Amino acid sequence: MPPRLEATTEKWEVQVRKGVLELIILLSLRKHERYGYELITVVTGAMEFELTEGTIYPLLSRLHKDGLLTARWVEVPGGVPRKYYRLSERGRDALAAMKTSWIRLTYAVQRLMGDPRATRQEPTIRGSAK
Amino acid sequence: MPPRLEATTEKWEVQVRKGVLELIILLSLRKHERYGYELITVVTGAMEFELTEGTIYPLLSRLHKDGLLTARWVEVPGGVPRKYYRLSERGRDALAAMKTSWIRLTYAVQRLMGDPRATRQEPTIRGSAK
DNA sequence: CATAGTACCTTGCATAGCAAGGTACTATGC
DNA sequence: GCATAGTACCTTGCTATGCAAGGTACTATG
Repeated sequence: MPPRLEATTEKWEVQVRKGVLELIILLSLRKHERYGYELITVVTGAMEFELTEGTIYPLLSRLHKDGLLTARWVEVPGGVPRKYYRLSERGRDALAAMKTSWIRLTYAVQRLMGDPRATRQEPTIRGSAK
Repeated sequence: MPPRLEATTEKWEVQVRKGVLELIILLSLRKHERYGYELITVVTGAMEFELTEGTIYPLLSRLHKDGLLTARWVEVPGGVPRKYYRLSERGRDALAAMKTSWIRLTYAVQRLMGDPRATRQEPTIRGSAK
């Protein structure tokens, strides 16, 4: 028996998120530094899905390790210290590349959604093609 | 030492693809049935990335197992038989849900890309919030 | 008779979201 | 005084899935 349709769709949504989340985080850090916990509230507000700590902290660590982000600790009077992340030069380059790639992809998908015949192609009988 | 920027970006592109590919396949099967090998050429033509057999065959199997696709074997005179896949009712439902979800997501990302202040939010000093 | 094309498949690796659990501190309510 | 909830960081283990690589089998071409 196949799984519920909602389960299937939800699994798909997780996969999509997986790809886009990195872009979203870099975009969110374009203008000013932010800390992890803040990003959870910001992204959850901007997008319409939950972002949890188990997702954001490993992600930020990885982006930092890859050199896309720089980090600094900031003491908060009477509070838990925050780890602020900022886009590095390298991060800006990566973001630019991702934006281009993202736009190209969404454009192609849009074309597919709009006109199904846009990619129509006669199947070739095996062996008859050059 | 961090990896090359191209490596980082490419890894990201793989992740994004991972999510969208399922949508692309379902979209490609909207109007008529297709077989795996055909989908490779069609998708590679429509999108601008390579789609390999190691990706498409497991994916089609899964979609079939989940009940989104039906399959039938077609004998080809003087050729290797083809396994044609077609969207099921359930597949159409899933596609509709994915389209909605996809549009919402791309819209949100677009907003983020266009106006970085759209999601600006003053961080709260810990404990001072209600 | 080797090479390339069509067409199907599987195994194993790497990636990354996310649930769950952990730490530590502060503020609020009883 | 103590439980609860909020802020803020982190890790472990599970699961999903693209993709490289390898395999099968047939046909057409040089």
